[in-house]
Amino acid sequence: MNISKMNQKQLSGLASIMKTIAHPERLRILCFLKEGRKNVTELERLLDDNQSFVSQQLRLLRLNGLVVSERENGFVYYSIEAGKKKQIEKIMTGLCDLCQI
Amino acid sequence: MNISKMNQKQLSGLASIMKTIAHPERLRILCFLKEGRKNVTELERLLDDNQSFVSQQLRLLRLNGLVVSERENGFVYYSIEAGKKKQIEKIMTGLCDLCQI
DNA sequence: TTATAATATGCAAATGTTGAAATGTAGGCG
DNA sequence: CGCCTACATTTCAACATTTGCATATTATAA
Repeated sequence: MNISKMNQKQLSGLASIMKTIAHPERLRILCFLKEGRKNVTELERLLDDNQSFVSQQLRLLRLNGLVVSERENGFVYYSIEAGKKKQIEKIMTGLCDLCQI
Repeated sequence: MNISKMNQKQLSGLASIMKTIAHPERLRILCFLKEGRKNVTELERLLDDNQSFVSQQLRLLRLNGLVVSERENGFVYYSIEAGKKKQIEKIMTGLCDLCQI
């Protein structure tokens, strides 16, 4: 699919996904989730952010279809949506490459 | 460079670049510029947006270091910043891949 | 049932983004 | 110089995002 052939709605969808990724803490979250699933408490510790904040960012990531969650013995584990892992990693490494210039 | 090792400032920089890309019309502009440099009037026509609007978006892209401009016989031509072309294309194709799921 | 740990949500103030309209500027030409 | 074309900037009101704090929910255990 070529961006120049997309309609307004498709473009907005793309931009919306991109916006979701374009946030310092959400970038970090995705980066940690790349390594494997994590529950909220683990992320809270890894990121050194408060619980509510982490939960809210996870919610946005989930609403935009970037991550999924599953409950398991008391914890809710988040992971990058399986079918989107490669693409998200591609975007993130592209982004990193952009930076070290 | 790994995102999880970045400091706050570097992360904000990354997010800022990303946010600049995360906009429907700016995505389209980048998409057209991928094919080669274009002047404002050409973009105005390609995008079917008004001059002021196109100029504003180009300004943001320029301020964030994604494109450069050069004046040539009356026109100002914009192109994707040479050293960042590959990375930006990588991000954009990653984004496109994400979409058609 | 109550208590507790883990997670989610509602709210609100601060801050940022968007885009249209008006206006400003820069350079070429006569 | 004045005029024109091409482009840039400012302004501002509507709208969206951000994030802390308080509170709610959801299991599970005692």
